[in-house]
Amino acid sequence: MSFTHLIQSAVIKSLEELYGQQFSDKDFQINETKPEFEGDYSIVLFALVKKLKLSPQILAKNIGDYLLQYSADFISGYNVIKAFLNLHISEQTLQTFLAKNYNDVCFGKKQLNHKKVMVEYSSPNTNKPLHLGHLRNNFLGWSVAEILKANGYEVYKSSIVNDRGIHICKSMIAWEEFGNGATPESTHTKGDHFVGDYYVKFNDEYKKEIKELVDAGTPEKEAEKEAPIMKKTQQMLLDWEHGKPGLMELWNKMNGWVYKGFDETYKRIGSDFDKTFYESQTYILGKEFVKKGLEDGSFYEKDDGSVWIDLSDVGLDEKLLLRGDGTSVYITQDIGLVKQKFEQYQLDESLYVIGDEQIHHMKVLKEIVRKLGMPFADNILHVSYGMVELTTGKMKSREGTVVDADDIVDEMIATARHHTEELGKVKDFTEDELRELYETLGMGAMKFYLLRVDPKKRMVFNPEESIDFHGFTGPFIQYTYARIQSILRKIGEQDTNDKTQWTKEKLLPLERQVILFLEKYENTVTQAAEELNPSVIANYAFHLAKTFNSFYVELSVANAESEAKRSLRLHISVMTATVIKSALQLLGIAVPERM
RNA sequence: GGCCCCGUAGCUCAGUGGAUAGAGCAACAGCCUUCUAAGCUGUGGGUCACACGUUCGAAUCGUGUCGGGGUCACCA
Repeated sequence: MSFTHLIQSAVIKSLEELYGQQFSDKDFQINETKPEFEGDYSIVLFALVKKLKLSPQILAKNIGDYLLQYSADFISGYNVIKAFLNLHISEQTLQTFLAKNYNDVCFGKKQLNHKKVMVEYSSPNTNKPLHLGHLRNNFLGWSVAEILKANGYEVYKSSIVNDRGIHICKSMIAWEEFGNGATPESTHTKGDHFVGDYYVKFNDEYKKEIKELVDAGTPEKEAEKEAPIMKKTQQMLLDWEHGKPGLMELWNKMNGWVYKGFDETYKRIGSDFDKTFYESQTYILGKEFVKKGLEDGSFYEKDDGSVWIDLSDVGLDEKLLLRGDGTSVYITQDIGLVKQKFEQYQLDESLYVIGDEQIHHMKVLKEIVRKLGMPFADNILHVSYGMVELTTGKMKSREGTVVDADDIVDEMIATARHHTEELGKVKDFTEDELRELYETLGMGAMKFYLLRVDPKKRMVFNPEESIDFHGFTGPFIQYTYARIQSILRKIGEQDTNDKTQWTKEKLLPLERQVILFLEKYENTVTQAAEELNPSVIANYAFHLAKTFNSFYVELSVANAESEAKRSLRLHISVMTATVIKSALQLLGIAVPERM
């Protein structure tokens, strides 16, 4: 039970004893006491004052006295300002908390709750390499999954690879037309970049053809449809769905190149999946559902053979599910996959980490699922996040104005190297240790930068300014951890087992502050899971590191005036390191032993 | 136009019903014989977009306005 919970129940009990009335946690608020007032936690009494028709002073005094009498081991004092009852947590409570948890690597983690959740994230298209926006998705999805695990869920990470569709055909057409048999190997290009280049080439060519047609007098709308290269692409999609020989080999070959490139990137950024689905398989399932829906009247067919669903009764439009030529669209495969996921994995919830430009799409998917009579429509959750934009505007892969994921990761690692060399603290590191350190710091900076912001807000990235390594950053937190490891190396851990001495020491304000902060970690992990929001953890980790650094400078272990004090500070340090490590782990950020 | 999201210090962001609204960056002033200065301490910097309402109390809740973005595709 957390401190706030303990206070809650103690106050409820005191009210019951004093006034013979039942109250709940909603009848009063417990806040952390602001630094300018004395105390640790404050009870806001306005609502109670109203209900009980007592003056705040009297009410506060009554509750305060009661707590002092019956919860003396936990509450050691109180004061009243206006209608705020400020409580002091007893030293004994703080020290017992520290003694109990300082070495618990599972601190903050909850027991299994026997609920199964799938987190679908990443879900790349196989026609272009990953960019900065995908990184936000990958980090967010991975982190949400880990946060849920820490809260007792059984989690499956999954990805649906969009390996079919008109966009893939565009790359294939361009490669056939302009590739002259080139391969990633022959051009020394990473596979996903290689294929992505042909996607850009397609769009260049497409634009050229449209312009030619428009110049010859064709209206623009028509030109977009009639451009020869687009016609070829549409034919190719049709041929693909019919499994045309030769075409499948080309498709497999090009996808193979892309997967190889993706694997490299995933390995580097730490994305992993328990299950990978392929759209080329799920779209068939989707088509079957469409057929079924057509038979039972949920869907209807138009004159050209296209299949639609009418969602106007739930405030949405009609939606195309299958094209007139029988080929499937984006949502078709989603319909196929929903049921498979829930049934195969016995899921309680299915999360989709997808950008907020697809909020509408997910809403439509949910309604379709409901209309098809599947029972789990309400257990589909969209974890949406805002776009990452550049100072120069939006990233457009078709126009090649993107911050490439591989490039930015390289850049971050190079920056980490630059900073480290400038500081010159790592002269005794081996080559391998240095490489690992740069990787840890570079990825730490990158991940923290993308996770520290509330996911639902869009964020602007300025490619001119490299990501900072000072202040509210991953490396600052990593640095704090490395400092603590340094203490342990120097002073040794021999006295970390002796709690008997230091539990008698009086706590100084900074010591209290750090311990109280550490105690908040469990609640933070819960909150992050409820909100599906890793930035809650990121902000916590930063403030913990910040609080600890003040403590570190002011109250050094080396300068402790007694053995017991030294031991106490060592224990606080050890627990801080444990919590930092476990918080950063939830963000996918590793921690260096030295830096 | 309908629906959805956002608007807090020069910049990037916390804070979502409580006390005098907080961090980081940038600026300025201090602090390295000491367990790591990727750090610490201090100073300056605010009409919480605006208006009205609900409330003992509003950055936080409601309504409206303005500004930015998204979406309403036989693109994915």
